[in-house]
Amino acid sequence: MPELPEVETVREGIAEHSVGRPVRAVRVVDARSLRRHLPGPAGFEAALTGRALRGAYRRGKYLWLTLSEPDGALADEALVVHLGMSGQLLVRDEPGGDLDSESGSEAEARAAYDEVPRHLRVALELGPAGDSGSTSGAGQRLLFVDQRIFGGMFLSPLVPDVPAAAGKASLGEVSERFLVPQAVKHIARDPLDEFFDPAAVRRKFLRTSSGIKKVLLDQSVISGVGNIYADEALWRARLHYAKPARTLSAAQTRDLLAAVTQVLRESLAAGGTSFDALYVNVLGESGYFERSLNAYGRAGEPCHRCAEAGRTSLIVREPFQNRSSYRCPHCQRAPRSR
DNA sequence: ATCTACACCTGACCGC
DNA sequence: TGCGGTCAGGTGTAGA
Repeated sequence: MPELPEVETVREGIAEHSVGRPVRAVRVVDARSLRRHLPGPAGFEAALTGRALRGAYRRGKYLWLTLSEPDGALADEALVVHLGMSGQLLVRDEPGGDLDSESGSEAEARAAYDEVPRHLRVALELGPAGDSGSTSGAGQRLLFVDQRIFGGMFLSPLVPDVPAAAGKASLGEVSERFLVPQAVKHIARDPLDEFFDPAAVRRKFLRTSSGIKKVLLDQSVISGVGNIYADEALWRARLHYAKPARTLSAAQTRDLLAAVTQVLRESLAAGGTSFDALYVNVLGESGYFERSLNAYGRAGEPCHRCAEAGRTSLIVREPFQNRSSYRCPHCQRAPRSR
């Protein structure tokens, strides 16, 4: 399930392999992946073809690519990608002449390039990076693959979003890093954002009667956290998911936000969490953070912290908002009342 | 305004 | 073998 570390891993892959390349053609295999692009598949193809991928950005679980016009100017709309539950972006480099003999024949490389993933929904045909008019050089395919079609791609106009902490920049001189797609503007800055504002999060905690996990999952309060990392952060902070957010002390809030930040960072360093083939990086490789999980998916297994203390308590799985929550019954006690 | 419920989706798995 | 039910769960929106 792509959450912040998985999306950031994908963003880094796109930045490394695809940024700078012109879009030669777009192939829409399943229009449902463009549900949020109101002009439809034909409008999507027309908007992208001839523009080049310029920069790769992310906020929370949203990823977007800025675009360059043929004359090099920044386009006024960006390509937004959300991976949903099962989305992937895969980079396939066109087999070139510089294949080393170790990696097999050109025919094998060509076959791998031509192989179509089962749930391919949209394919961008990219040219070589650099001079966008060139027709020679190694091309690439950027594939949007999505089994369940909860994710999607669409174009959204860029609007200014300058954080107060950045000082006042006049609208005319807003740099690309202070532009955000209109469709992403309601998403709060995530804990890995340099302008993440813990005090603003605390104020929102105090204004709601909801349980803390529900609030952690609210992308307009703090973004990038999904079910897995919410459970992991709550385990680290020894908090029960139902504890009302407004009852957290300043210290508990600080510790919880530190735990969220830490677990996201650690997972990113491991390349994300992969339970199955549904989450992979742009090269199709799995992350290995799953082995570091303390709560999520560990029902019936011993709590690591309790085991350390010479105590045996087993992680429990409980229904929570039409999904599951995992916690240690000893470390994460239910709140007194409600 | 704030919150809840549901729709959107496919595939793996389970009990009968 | 097949078939219906359940689960996985992020997001946007309709409705309360």
